[in-house]
Amino acid sequence: MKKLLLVDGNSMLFRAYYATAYGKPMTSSNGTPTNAIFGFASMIQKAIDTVQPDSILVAFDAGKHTFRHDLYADYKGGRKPAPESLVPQFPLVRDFLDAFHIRWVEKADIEADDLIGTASKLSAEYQTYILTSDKDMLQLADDTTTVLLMKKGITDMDEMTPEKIEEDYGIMPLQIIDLKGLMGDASDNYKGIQGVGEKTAVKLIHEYGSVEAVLDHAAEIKGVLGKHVQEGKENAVLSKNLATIRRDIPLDFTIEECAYEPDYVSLQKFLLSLDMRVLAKKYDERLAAEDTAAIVQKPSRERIRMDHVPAELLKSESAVFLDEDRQPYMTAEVNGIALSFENTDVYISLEDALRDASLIDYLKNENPYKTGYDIKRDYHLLEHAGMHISFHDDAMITASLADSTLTSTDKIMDAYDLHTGVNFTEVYGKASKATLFTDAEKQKEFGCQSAENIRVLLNETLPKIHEYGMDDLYRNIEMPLTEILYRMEKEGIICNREVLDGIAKSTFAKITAEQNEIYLEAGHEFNINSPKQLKEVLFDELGFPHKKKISTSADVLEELKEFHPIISHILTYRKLSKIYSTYAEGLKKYIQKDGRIHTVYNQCATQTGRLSSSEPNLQNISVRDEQGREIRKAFLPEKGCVLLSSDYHQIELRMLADMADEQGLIDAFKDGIDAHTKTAMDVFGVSRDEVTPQMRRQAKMVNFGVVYGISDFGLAERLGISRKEAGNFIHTYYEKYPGIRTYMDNVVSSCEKKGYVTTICGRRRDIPQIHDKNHQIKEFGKRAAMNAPIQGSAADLIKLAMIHIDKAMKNANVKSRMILQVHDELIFNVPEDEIELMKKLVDEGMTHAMELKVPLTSECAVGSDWYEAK
DNA sequence: GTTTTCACG
DNA sequence: ACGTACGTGAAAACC
Repeated sequence: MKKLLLVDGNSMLFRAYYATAYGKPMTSSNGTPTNAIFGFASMIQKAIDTVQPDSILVAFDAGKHTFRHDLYADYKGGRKPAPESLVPQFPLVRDFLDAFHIRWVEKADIEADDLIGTASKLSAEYQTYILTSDKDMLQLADDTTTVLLMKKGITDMDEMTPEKIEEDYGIMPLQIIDLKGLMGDASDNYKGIQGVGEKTAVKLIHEYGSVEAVLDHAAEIKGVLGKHVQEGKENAVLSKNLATIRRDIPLDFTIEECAYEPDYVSLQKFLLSLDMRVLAKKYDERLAAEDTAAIVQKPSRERIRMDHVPAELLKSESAVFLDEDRQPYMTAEVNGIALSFENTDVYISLEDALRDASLIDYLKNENPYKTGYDIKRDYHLLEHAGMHISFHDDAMITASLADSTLTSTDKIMDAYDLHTGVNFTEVYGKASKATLFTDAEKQKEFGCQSAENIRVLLNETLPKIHEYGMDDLYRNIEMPLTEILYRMEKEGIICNREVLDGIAKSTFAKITAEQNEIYLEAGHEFNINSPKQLKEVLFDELGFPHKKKISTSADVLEELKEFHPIISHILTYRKLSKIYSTYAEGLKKYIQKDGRIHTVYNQCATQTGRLSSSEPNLQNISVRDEQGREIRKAFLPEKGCVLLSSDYHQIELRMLADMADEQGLIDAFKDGIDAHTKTAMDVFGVSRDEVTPQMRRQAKMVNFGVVYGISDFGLAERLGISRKEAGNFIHTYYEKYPGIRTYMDNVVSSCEKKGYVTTICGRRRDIPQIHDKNHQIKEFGKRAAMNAPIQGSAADLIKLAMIHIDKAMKNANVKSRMILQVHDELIFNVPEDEIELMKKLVDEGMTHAMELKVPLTSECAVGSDWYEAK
């Protein structure tokens, strides 16, 4: 159906004027104000982009450069005339439209809304959109007419259909007239009935249906209201008449004559004549787009919107894109499905898809193969939609396995130059839901192009998986894991709001106390959360010493503690603020209706192969700090169940011992000696009993350093010793563990040669920085090269463990559920009668996920909340 | 949108 | 001679 855009010129121009009147004055070089033109242009362009009209007509109140309803000047009361700087813009906006080649109309003694009312019923062949900021216009809404009601600002509008109007106001579009009749309209200065506002008016309309009916039954209405109705009869009838838009004005042109054929060249010329350079420049892109569209017009694939997918197509493989509203994970809904086949793309609305039995079968069956992108999200979406798709491949995973630097959809699409032409916002605006407002053509293009991108992406990346020897990793680890993560996300974890409330309350009180102390010590109030202000207070006003770089981070502050009591107050304030805003308050936002938090596990967000968790991140809930740890008391098992947590011991060091084949370290693990104590013995040259807690602490730092890609400077910093002393530590360490040194040297040189490193399961991390000519970046590359195989292999290990445990749980047919993963730790919801079984099963799964040269050990804990289960 | 800080492994 | 530990996500300030 063709589309017609009708613009209420006066109402829009006023809105445009006031929306832009408060910035710096906008004028041409000769002083003509242009702000309203700028606003008007933005608004109308936005409407054009959203509606994509075939014809446009702008209506003005004839010759009257003042508010509408001038005809009824008697009723206008104290209405102010148009502001001085708007007046010269009335003729200007008409020139603007002429330059744009957009038709406009005005007629003596006729108002713009009557012209629009008439134009809107001129042709039945058009879907009509009315752009206005006047609510009276809502009376024109019907099946083929939608009112685009401007909200605050210059680009936000509401799409008012009869349904939406009924939803918002509780009445039908035509009853808007009765509403206005009863309540009047202060801004248009007609009175209505005294004491009747929107609420009462809606009530009366519900009861009687119209102004006339209300007046007929005036005698029945009791009390003060009845009296007011009796007295206001005349006003009500008059107001209703004033609010009624006429639809019978003779017009001497047709809609076809209003065809929208923009002339950007003359428009730019006009804008430049008013020195509106920025706006003129915006049309460069449109001109260029027009040119390229005309010239390149690449022979596009067949893209069809259909309500039934023919059987012929359903014999072959496809890439599937779910066109959805991009709401948060658990609430998102599907609008339609796009399928990209070898030569054809199709788009089908969800509604039609659900009626298409052969399509449903096609999607459900394993064959032919279907490819998705982020299929874990698709599983959630389809669950809500009551559908299932059996995917064979996930192009998001193949893409990020093939190139580990591609840790987001943006990066992936950029890397393969896959774009959608039409973007999501253009299709759906801000609403994101499919409505009448949605442009079906754009929606189809967007969906089909997205599906095609998925198909292309898989074709580009799957061969690389094979070439790089990652088939096993992809098929037997990542793909099965996706399904497990989906179930973990769906299951969620119970989170008790009251516990968080309690912590928030008590923490807030403590924060206030700390804040007062800090203000007292500083001598004045300031925003402690602002590093900028805090720096001023500490280093300028209080004169604390600082190194080259001025930082207020905890480690720097820790050094200053002895100088002034304010420091520990700040540290406490910071700690409490973190607990308050990120955890106590922050987590509450994520508790869903089912009383649970459903985190999202991202399988492709890290360069090392670890998972990440978001919305919210449940992998960084406080544990080291006792007060922060209390947060874990809010996380609960189901009734009759406990939380079981199991974590690996020193998994990364064990992985390192295995991969470096360092006998000294392997023996230590085999003998069950504490790794940090062992390192302390070797580095300090003492016997086991002589290792002091201090020495063990330092040795622990050394071990961390080794895993992170050690440097003497970094170690010195952390241990608070000189760089030389740290260097000696490292030297001694390497002497005692020559295997580690050889291994690290090999990893770095191999990375320099190949540009990547790999894990125990063949996962590849690309490290382009290793070839950077910038020394700093290159050094970073080296450290990353040393760390990635260790961190990545540990990630491989726990992923395998998850798969083994999931399988074992299925075999044992337990009611227990795996619910969280925190890098080296798994958490389960376990019915009390399954505790012993699960302890065994989980321990077995974790410690035998791989056979290494060192034993793997894990520790189980059980509790009635996450705090206890640790 | 970027920076700083801090929570976790 | 260069500035440093590896990998994440969220909140608040600031631009």
